Amino acid sequence: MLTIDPESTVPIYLQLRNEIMEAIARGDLSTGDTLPSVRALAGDLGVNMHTVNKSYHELVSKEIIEIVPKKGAVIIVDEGVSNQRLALMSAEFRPLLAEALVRGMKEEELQRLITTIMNNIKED
Amino acid sequence: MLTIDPESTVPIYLQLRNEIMEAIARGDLSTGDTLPSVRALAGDLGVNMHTVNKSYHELVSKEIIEIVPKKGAVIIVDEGVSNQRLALMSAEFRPLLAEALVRGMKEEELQRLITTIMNNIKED
DNA sequence: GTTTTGTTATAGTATATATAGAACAAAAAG
DNA sequence: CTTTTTGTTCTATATATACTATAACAAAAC
Repeated sequence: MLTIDPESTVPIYLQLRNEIMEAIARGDLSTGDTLPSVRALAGDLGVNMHTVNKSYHELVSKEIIEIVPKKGAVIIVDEGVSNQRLALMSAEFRPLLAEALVRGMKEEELQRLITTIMNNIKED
Repeated sequence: MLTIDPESTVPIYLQLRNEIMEAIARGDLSTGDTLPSVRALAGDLGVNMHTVNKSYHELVSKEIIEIVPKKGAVIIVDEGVSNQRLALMSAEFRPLLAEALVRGMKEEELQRLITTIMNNIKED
């Protein structure tokens, strides 16, 4: 079930994008599955249609879903990460890892943290 | 040397914050060292004083520097990460790790990526 | 005593986030 | 075939964020 926190400082369209990604990571959604229509999901969540639409297009730009006109938003996760995609991901990881280094975290400590978070994602 | 990219989509105050954190991670700046005054750095970079000020306060909120009135911005990195700080970091890592999982990255693959990025930070 | 410091205040512009409502063409559903 | 649903596009509004500009202040540094 997708939910949002209106009080969060994280924009709604990013909250939604993140939740959908986690649902896929968990296996609750798989390649071929479709997301609800923008109007239906917006109605459920009590937010504007355009906000949901923006979430979906976030996922389109990440090549995680494909919006097939008049059919729906279909999940299209193909395994494997291109070098271009890896560069984008690295740019996002970089400031977080810099902070970890500043705080004196050792690589083992960080690897454990990563493992813990990944397990949390899978278990929620 | 601190620089900014005016074309970047990353806000200037975050670019600066990130660069300063990387300088500390690299060892170019250490506990006790002081950053230039907000006016001096703003002049060097060709940006507004308030933008640099915002960067510094980003680091204050992360407890990485301390602004001693009329003395300067002093680096105060004490090793060790509180549980509260760990929770904040986890919240930032989480969506990135979800995306990695969606793309089918295995934990080994991710650990290698993390190591690579950390080495890049240290070597720049 | 002059300069430099971080801070605070006001003001303006530009962009980002979110909402609202309307209209469109085409596919799906009845 | 007709109705409904679909994503898309457009206009409009409100609020928040990012950045700049300028001014003023009190206190430490010189």
